[in-house]
Amino acid sequence: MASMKDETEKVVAENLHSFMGFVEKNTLRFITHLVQKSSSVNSLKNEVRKSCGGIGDVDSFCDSLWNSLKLSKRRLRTQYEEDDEDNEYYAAIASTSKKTKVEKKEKNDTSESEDDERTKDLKERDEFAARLREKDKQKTRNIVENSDKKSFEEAAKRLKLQDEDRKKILPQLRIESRRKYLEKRKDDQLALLEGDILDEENLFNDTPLSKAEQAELEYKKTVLKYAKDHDKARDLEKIQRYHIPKEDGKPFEEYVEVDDTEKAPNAEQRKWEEGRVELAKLSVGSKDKHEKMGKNYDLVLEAEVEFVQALSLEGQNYKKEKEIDPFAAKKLSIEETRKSLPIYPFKQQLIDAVHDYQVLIIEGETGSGKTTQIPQYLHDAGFTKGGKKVGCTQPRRVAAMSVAARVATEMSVKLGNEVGYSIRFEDCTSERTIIKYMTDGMLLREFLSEPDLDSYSVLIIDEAHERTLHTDILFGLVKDIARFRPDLKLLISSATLDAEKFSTFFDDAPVFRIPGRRFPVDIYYTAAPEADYISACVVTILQIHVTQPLGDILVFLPGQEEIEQCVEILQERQRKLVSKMRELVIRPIYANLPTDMQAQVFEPTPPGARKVVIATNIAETSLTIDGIIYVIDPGYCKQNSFNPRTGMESLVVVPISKASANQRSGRAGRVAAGKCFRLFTAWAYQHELDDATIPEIQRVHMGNAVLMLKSLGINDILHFDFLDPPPHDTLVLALEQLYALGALNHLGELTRLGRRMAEFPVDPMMSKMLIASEQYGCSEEVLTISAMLSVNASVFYRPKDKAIHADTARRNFFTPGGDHLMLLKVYNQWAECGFSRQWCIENFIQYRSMCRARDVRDQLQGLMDRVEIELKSDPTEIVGIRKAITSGYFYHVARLSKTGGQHKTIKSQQTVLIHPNSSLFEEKPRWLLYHELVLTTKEYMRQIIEIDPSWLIEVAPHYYKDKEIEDTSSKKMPKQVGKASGELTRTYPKL
DNA sequence: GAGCACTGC
Repeated sequence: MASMKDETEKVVAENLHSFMGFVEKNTLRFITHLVQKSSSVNSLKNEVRKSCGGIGDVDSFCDSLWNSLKLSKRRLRTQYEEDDEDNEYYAAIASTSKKTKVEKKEKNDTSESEDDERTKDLKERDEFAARLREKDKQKTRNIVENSDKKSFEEAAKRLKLQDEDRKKILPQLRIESRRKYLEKRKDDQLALLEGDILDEENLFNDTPLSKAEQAELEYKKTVLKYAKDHDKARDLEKIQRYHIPKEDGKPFEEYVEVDDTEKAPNAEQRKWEEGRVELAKLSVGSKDKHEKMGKNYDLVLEAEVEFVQALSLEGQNYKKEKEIDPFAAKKLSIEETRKSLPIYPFKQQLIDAVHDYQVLIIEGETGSGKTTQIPQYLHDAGFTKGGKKVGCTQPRRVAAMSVAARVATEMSVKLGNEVGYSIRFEDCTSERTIIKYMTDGMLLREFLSEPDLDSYSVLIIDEAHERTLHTDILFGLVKDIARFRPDLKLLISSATLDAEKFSTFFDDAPVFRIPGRRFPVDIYYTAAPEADYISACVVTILQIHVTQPLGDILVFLPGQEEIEQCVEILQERQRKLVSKMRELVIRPIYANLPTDMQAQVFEPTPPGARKVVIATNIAETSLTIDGIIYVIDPGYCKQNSFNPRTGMESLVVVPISKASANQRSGRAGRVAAGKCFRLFTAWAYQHELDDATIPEIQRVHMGNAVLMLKSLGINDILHFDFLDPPPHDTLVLALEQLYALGALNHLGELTRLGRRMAEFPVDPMMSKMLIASEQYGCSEEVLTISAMLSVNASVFYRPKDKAIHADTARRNFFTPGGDHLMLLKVYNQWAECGFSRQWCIENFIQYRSMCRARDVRDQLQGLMDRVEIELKSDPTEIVGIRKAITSGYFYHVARLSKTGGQHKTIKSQQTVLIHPNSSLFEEKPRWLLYHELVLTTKEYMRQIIEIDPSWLIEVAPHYYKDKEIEDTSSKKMPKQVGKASGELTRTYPKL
């Protein structure tokens, strides 16, 4: 058996020969010496260049030499391991770390050295973890030192100011909004008039008009003429009259260049969130919404949906609530408000129950006050003595912030001192904090630095019924630590449906019921199924509008496209019927809508009019719109699901669950008794809808979650105590990927690389790419690319009416190499323009997304420093950047098939298409790497770069056999090495 | 030649 040294010399000789055409003995020795001295391909290049500069293409020589060495090293190793390789492979996947490695028949230096390396790697991993802990301690100290001085004071001041301001702005806000509304209405009416005239002239010019009709037409023309003259006069004479901004004059005029405060980190996001919080607090509604309709309209609806009332959702506690008027509620003192909450009478009972039981399930409707009150009760009962904290998790950032602010006010302390919150990009707590609100993902991250959560005496997992990925993982972890920390109390708070399930999971924990506060909602079903839910929605809206008393309508549609369509139809119908019915204010809302248009949803409805809000699921939980009396629910939503076999995500329209349908109808009963119109039959509700939505954990890729669990020391992932276990295939795929990326070794143990990867809150492939970027000297660039990829394809804004402009603007960013480099270019240009908002608008780029990308980038940059990766930048290194990407995403490669001009993935041979938005759509490169695979109308690859197949062998020789890339002529791979490595099967990558 | 439902770290 050849020794390592002989083997090395042999490989060097081969490469030298193919490089120079001959082998000189001294050179051979010298290069072999350099190889043994070098720790990476880059250092080898440096050495070679230093010693024998000018001998030709040093880079490609070294690259190919290094590859051959890696391959031959592996070949040596596999010779001993082939027998039990498969067993080991699966052992690693199942991560039964107890299983001992099968004894080698022949113990020898290579396998021993591998064992040594493993021990060394594990040792280094643990040392690394220790260093991280030390850093964390240091960080806490720093926070403690700086905390009081700056941010908390400011935050508290800010909130106090807002509180005072709110009282002042309210009347102004109303006037302002009324004024805006009138301005817009004038424009609308004019357009309408113009349209009418045109219609009548063009459409009916062959039918003679009656006298009355002719007179009306003439009248309309006169009115229009006056209106136009008026505008013209104002323009000409420059008389400052009532000014109305023009629709198509200077569209960008109103946008202002960012000032310095805006450039500060988080500014845009913070403002947006503050806006949301503010809106959530304000309860502005139309005062006279209960006014009955004065007259009967002689409108005959073209079509009608027939509804039958089936049941009504009972209201709770609503009779004794007199303060329907939100302004009356404001007058109550904080103390009175607290006492009026449904939870108040149960205070003592609850405290007793927490004393008696370790785990308690709280079942309570929204509006019972559980989120704000329970932590305070526990504080009163002494659970925060001895510096211990009460922690409360929320699924959403805005909720964590606003609830913390509310509780701070109730306890009259500064936000960030005794009461604080912690969310990504923002930690508003101090060493004094005893009640801490946080997002569930944040608590999960805390597990990494404090696995026993020793600083908490009580943990409340709120909104558990929402079953987010993070809460589901928390359940298992929290159940686990509760076993060896009997002093830790757990409260799981959930809506009615799931309480029993949680109770069973937590070893039959008692359920504590708290009544909510809600108005009754009548529920109507259609008599027969509706074929086209969009037109059924439109008809129902109009039906409600003409037959029902005033009150706003909320419509749930699955996505942006449906919403736009519905709005369009509705506007058209309204135009036709405008003289025959009351005014209808149409307001769409979905997450990708620009912020200012989102805010319009919250504007109070003008007196006598009716607002109809057409929303996605965003209105189901994330935001609450006041004044909604009617809900229209077609019963569909878009849902993401991940197929582990194909690695493909799909976003498809599916029927909602019963739980979700009830949640939606509940939206009608928040301010007064309401009605919910379901556009499906009662039978369908009973028999066709699932009880609950499939929890997220069973629908998503688990890569990051598994890595996190691994780094918490949970080795047996497949048997982890999940409330609902994710599909077996999903877990196996995640483990397989982590193994291939080098985050786990062949025994399923976390490696040093894996420990580093776990620090990043991104997909493992991306964290690998980030870490690998160091050796290609382009970590700055890869950092930017990662951040841009994280903002979820919402960078480019493409309004329907300016689609062509938007496309041209996008085309300007096209870069050779592919989409990742295009994203880099976008970010860099934006940064060069001083992160300007104006620049974004001109280039049809979403400012909000870019700001998010900047925040993500800052965070990742901090983490790079934390895991001891040097930041280097080389913008010219286009190949290096793509190689770095490849070393993370070598799983995601497709190549053009020989027949038919379509791409197929390398491993599973699926046909996949380049997304038409890609910059490489027309080029169709032979080899390409994709960021993600999504099934929409077809199987598309999104975010693509072109790669050279030889890179695959370079970055992932353990994963790719040479056979798989053989049909391309690879310049960099000498043939003999190719043959040798063709024998390779999977082995553990050395990193 | 298509279309990103919503969160979160």
